[in-house]
Amino acid sequence: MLLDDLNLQQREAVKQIEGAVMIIAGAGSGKTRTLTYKIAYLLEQGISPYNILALTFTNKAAEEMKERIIDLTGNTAKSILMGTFHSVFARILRLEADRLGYVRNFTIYDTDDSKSVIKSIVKEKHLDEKLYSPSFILDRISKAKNNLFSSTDYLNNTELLTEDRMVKRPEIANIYKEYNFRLRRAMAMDFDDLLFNLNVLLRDCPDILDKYQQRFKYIMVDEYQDTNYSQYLIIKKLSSKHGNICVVGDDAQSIYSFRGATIRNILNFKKDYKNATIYKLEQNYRSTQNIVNAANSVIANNENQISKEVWTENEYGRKINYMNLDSDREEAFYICSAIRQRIEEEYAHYKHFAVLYRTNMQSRALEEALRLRNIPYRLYGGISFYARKEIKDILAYFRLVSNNNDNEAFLRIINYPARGIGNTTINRLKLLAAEQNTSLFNVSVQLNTLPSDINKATRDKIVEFCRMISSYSKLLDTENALNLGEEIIRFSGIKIELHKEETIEAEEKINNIEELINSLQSFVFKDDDILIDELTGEEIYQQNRTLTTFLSQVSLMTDADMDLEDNDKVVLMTIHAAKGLEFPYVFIAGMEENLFPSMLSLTSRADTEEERRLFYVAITRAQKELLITSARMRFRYGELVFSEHSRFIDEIDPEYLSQPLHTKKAFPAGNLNGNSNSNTQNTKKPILTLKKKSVSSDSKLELPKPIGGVPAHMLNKYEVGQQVVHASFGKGIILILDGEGDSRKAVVEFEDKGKKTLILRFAKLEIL
DNA sequence: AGGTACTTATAGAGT
DNA sequence: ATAAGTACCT
Repeated sequence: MLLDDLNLQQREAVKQIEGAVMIIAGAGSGKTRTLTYKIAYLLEQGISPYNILALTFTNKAAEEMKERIIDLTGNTAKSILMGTFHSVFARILRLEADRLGYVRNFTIYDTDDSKSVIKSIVKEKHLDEKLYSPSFILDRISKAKNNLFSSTDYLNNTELLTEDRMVKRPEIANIYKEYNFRLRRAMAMDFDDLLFNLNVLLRDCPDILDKYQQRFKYIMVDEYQDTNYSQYLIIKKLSSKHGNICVVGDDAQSIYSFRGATIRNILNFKKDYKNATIYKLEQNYRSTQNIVNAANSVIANNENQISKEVWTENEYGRKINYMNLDSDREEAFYICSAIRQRIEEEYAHYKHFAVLYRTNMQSRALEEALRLRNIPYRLYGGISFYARKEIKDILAYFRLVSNNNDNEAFLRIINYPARGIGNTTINRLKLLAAEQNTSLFNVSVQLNTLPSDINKATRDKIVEFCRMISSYSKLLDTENALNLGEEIIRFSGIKIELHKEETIEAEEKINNIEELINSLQSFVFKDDDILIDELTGEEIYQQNRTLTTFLSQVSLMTDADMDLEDNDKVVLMTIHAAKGLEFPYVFIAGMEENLFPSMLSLTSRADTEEERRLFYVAITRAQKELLITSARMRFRYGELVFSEHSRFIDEIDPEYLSQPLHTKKAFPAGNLNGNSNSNTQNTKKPILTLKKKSVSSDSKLELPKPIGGVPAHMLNKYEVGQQVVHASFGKGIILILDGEGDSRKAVVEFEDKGKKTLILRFAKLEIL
């Protein structure tokens, strides 16, 4: 019996399937479990999977939840429409695109595309490029869209206009208008448009609203605390017919207000939905009592919250270990030692550890230390796979084939690899496109019939390029994503171009492209079963495995959707990325004022509260043990910055800390409890000098030799083709050698682990 | 048109 | 520290 697996509160929340329900779920209280069982329960009650819509925060969460539901109730669950707001709504928008004057193949612009559009608008309007920085403008436009202000609304809104004038950027409204115009001309939507345009669709097309209201009799929303107004309104409209809506969230874990999420959605739920029932899940199954209590003591400092008491029956557990170290390097080494010690003494595995931090840039020092200590790790965030240049290049080819009007894709690849179409030509094309009010591709195909200053030879090259792209476009609906994709990659010549470089980096890029081909393959061939389109209910086989669908999926993919793999590796990620995850051992690094809480958050009470919630999220990721570190000085943008420890440390009730605060002296790195000796190198050593310019060869000599490091002159003994042995990767053959001195690298093909790029100084390769 | 050398902006979380 | 943009040379 399904309900037997749940506690009392969870069961009550699951059983109430009619009406509006809000589940306030404390950290670790089995939120996902409750949601999963609720959907399974709906199916068990005979409700059709077609009538269920479930919106989650990541695609991966949706996938996992679906799998679990299939386990519980069988294959019918496959037809439940489940995914992130953006991916589900993108699918609906594609189906109904014509009603909005879009084509089905519209492109989804990522942040880079958006910024580049803004940049060219600012340039053409001859505005001050420093004042009108793309990120500032985009942020402003994004906030407007998330609150459903169209560019016309914006232009008529005195409040917004005044705000812009106050910050000396009165032209934002006009940029917004032009930006939207250009996106539409390119048949593109940005992330916010996916939500905005669905609102427009539901507002202007009563038949469509009715259709989806009929269809979605039961709506579930996960992570409700992180929804914005635009999302809120969609849910509200869709649910207003049947009124069966269930939202799950935790106001204490709301951490996305910077991208428009508003905690009001949770706080006002009762007002918005009459007769709403609210359930609270307060028993934590994840963490020790000490961790739960410490987290409670921190979040108590926030004024705005729904009262709840998270408690646990788990063991009391260890106190939180807080360590203030001299530098970011020492912090990283301390973390490494602590990991090593726990692995040796407590039989922990690498994958049981997560190192969390506030900003992506902090990963660098940590990575370096982990590599030096031969601790395997996996980095999340930063440059994700799909954001890599070579991948974006290939995807731009796909995009242009899929949507000829995609100007950003056109600009990216028209002369990459170089085919003799330079800046002058591109500017002339832009001019023509503006005159004809159409896309760059459209003027390019008919270039020979238009008057232009472009010479014949160049014209021919452009026309030929477009002819090829067009010929691929014709195959979009008939060829699957893999066949077409591989063909386009061959046509692009990017792999040949990279091959010519003959560097390790280029080889790596080629590998990444192969990886992309793999993902095309698994996209096309995944799941041998009959596939059911959750949206239309159609049974489909290979039909929808097109390149366009692949692109849509890829552009909405995030790091959180990548598999954590079964690999035994320490995980490095930002706290934002750690939302919803849990680890036996958690480190929170960089607990310093102006870093966490971030300097930018200290101006308003609301922002500081959000930072505190972020800290709360970080603490509550830990199951067994929590370790917090800070550094007195660290490098930020190439300069040395000194900091005090974070105010949030002082907010933890000292009762839950293993040692009194204000430890002025740094402890040796291996010293976990402040009282034992250690054999690790971490005696006083010179920190890099203050002046950034002075990090010359002299001061480099001052640095301690890395453990396992080999003097540079010893690195010349390696040769391509040699058999070598690596401590953790085993046997392999050297394929490529590159670089000089300390940065000399080798690409080695290992028997079991495949190709790896190794820094020879650290890798300790033995020649066989 | 394409490549290299120098300058400058940018470092807050991410769909 | 680094990526991206610009100026200048071939």
